[in-house]
Amino acid sequence: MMQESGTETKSNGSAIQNGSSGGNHLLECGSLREGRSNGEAPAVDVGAADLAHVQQQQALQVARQLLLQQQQQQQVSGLKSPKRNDKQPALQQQQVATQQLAFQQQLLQMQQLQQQHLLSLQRQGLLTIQPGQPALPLQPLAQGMIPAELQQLWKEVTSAHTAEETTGNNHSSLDLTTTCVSSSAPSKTSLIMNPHASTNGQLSVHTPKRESLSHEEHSHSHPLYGHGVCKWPGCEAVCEDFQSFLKHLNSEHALDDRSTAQCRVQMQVVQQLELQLAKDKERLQAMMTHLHVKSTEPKAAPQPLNLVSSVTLSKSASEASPQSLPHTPTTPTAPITPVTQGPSVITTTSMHTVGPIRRRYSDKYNVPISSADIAQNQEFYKNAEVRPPFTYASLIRQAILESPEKQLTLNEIYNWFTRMFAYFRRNAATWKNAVRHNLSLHKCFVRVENVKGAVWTVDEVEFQKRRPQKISGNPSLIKNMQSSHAYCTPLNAALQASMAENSIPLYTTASMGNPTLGNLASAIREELNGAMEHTNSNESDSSPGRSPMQAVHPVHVKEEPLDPEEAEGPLSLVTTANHSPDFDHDRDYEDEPVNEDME
DNA sequence: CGGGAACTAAACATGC
DNA sequence: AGCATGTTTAGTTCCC
Repeated sequence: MMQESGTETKSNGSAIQNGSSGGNHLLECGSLREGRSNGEAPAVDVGAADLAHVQQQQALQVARQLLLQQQQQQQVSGLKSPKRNDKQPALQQQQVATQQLAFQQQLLQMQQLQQQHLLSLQRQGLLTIQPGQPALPLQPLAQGMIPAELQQLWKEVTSAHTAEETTGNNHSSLDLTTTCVSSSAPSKTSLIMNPHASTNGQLSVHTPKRESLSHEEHSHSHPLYGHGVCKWPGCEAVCEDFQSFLKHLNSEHALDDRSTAQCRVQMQVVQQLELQLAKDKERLQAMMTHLHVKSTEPKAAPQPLNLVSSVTLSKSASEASPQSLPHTPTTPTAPITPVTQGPSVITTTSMHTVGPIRRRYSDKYNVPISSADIAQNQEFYKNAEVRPPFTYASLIRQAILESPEKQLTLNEIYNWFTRMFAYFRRNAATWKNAVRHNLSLHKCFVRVENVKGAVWTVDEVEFQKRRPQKISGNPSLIKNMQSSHAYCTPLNAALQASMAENSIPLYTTASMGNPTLGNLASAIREELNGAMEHTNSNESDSSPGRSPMQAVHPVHVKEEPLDPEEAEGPLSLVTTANHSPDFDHDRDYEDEPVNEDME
């Protein structure tokens, strides 16, 4: 009995788990897509967009190569393809073709690397591609660029052809332009990281956005020209105006051995940066994995920690290592990371509102979540040992209201807890005691003698009496929510901007279905609006909606470690009424005396 | 700073 | 006696 708690808490002492393997990847930065109204897995979009972008760029490269080949065929009689130029008497053409081939090979290698990276991310679950998924904000943009880019490509080719005719500098600008542009194309990230990735071509097909710009606009955004200086690596020649820059570019950085070598070097730089990026991403992933729960964790393994429930284990364990929870070791925007990954809030699809969320740490960092994320959240809390952000009372009430008879025995309440929340599959003595304590303490829980024993019901009137304190009509709570909103918005905006700029694939987890940041943002607005409405309207729980508080979700953007003493992650409610039938397999937890009389 | 709420821990009672 | 259930108290933390 009482020892139960002791043994449990102590056995869970070593809670922090360094999980680099496996499981669910909570790491995600969120998607830009907002307003997702369906319940599909929210994951992925940007990743898909990125991959799509890569594919588009590859297609473009192929197109370029085709055009090039055509051009070469026109220009060099007998030169069927770059690979067949060995017998050409024109040495220069040979060189050109060889260089082009080399470039193309390098480009292909880079693209393969990038693809491998993307695929690996995909395999890891960091990036999920959903075929047929509606276009995301970025995607339509990129896709829309295709014709424009092809057009631009055609212009490149033709203009290069013209230039060649006039200057006799043959393929130089053409080849380099196409190849280098292609090289930078697969990932805008590389472009951003390496603005020199483009070439000495006059046309800088830099980003889709820029591609859509007029030629003149291109000129002023040439990646190799800025602040009156040629930005060709190692050059820094001063150019009065853009025209002189172009002149300089074509004269000083035409296709020759030096430029070719420099371009190769630059490509390697890009490669290195991309590798570094991949490494950093991997590191970030490991960090997030470490800080978050992995649902695939073996039961016998020590309880994993996450930012949310990190300190939930037990008092003794927490006290033993008060600062056990690492900070979110990231950049200024870092607080987001946990946010996006953190368990999203669970709202309810069922008609019951969850009620007040837990206070303590949660409120401060709570952000509401959209009801569209329910399914994912439910799965999330079922698998992840994250403490839900709602109070015991709310959870108990939810359990009871979800039951067909609106009444449950204590043991059935226990079962509901363990069934719905992985978190409650541990430390049974603690939370069961808390459940009993709450049942007895709160007047809203009424014990009713039944034929088969005592059951617990909910006195809604009593329960509602408690709620106004929580949020309804409470300006401060609204204020909190707004502040949460305000907190998230800039982050989201920053992320969005960053992603829009860089097209950085975001980590998402399809398996867990965590809401993305974009979803979070939209959810925030949605729920905030709902909260306002809720506040304005006379609150009655008869409304199938949720209370604002319920909607509030903890975005665990804690900048400081959770107080281990608290050891309390948020409780939240998974309120989709459907009980997963596959739950039995994970019911033998520790001392979990779960009866088999599940409802 | 005080009050209220929530949580944890624990003691105790009761019935099977 | 052991266990599940139920009640109550105490201490702590957080928020308002």
